[in-house]
Amino acid sequence: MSNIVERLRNSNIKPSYARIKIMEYLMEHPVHPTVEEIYQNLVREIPTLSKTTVYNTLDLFIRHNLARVITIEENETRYDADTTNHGHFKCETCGALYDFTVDEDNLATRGLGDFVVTEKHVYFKGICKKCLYNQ
Amino acid sequence: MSNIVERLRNSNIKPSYARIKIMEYLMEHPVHPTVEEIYQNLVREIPTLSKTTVYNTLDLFIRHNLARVITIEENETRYDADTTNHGHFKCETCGALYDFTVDEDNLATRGLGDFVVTEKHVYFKGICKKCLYNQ
DNA sequence: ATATAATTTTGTACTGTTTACATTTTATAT
DNA sequence: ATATAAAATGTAAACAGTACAAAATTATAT
Repeated sequence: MSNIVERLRNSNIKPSYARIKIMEYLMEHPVHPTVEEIYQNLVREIPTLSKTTVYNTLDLFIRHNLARVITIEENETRYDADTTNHGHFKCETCGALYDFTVDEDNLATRGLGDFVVTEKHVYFKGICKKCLYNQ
Repeated sequence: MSNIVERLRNSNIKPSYARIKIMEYLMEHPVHPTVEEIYQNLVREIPTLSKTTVYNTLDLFIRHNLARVITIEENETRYDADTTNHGHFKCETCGALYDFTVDEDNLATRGLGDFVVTEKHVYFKGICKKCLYNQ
């Protein structure tokens, strides 16, 4: 809890209750939740919470690099409080999302000569272990 | 034109006029157009075209691996007829999308032991050459 | 402590993309 | 020519996300 307050303060974000709770939820549920998931779970604890606040707060986090958007899903945007380099795997059978380690720094590319790269994203799709064996 | 008919036939897709034209548009405009762009441009030539047909046809292409979805944009889905491995770069200043060559096969990963990977996607964000120099 | 200002949160209405589905049109085969 | 299957169309609806103004909360100054 207090480390979350620290995290927010370090980014010059006033640690309001909603902001703390949303960041806490993101960090404790690293399954890349959607706005809907975050809202439905937190509204139990914060009955006055509005979905707009969740959107606003997540946008705030992203502008301050405390969270990232994951665009692996076509319809719904997902959020991730882990801003270090890592890849995402989506199982097309069960829909689950997994993190994996990827060496993005040594990724060989051609055709980006003078471009400034600020974000690198890697995502795979396929079938996860569970779906391969458990049925 | 006839090579497009071939492409469709090879995937057991009946080459109707709309399908040929949509595939042709995708191949001649490798800027990863949206449904809206494809529709607005083709409806001039095919006045009876409906947006639903564009959606249906693109879904059909994707199911037959003749096109890919690019999920680099948050709001609108983009489509790409080039299904070979390559990365996408989005300029956050001008919004343009660029292709680049990426060695996806030799991408070092950890944590995907027994997973079957069917698709690998790499996309970067940053500032393109034009935006860096031309202003 | 109180008033004032600034910030945060909320709710409603709206926008725009995508889907569902029934109808119409077009192609294919008998 | 007629029946059957496939493709295309149009409308309505679903749904995520945004705009914005009002309300509530928090901070600041007197």
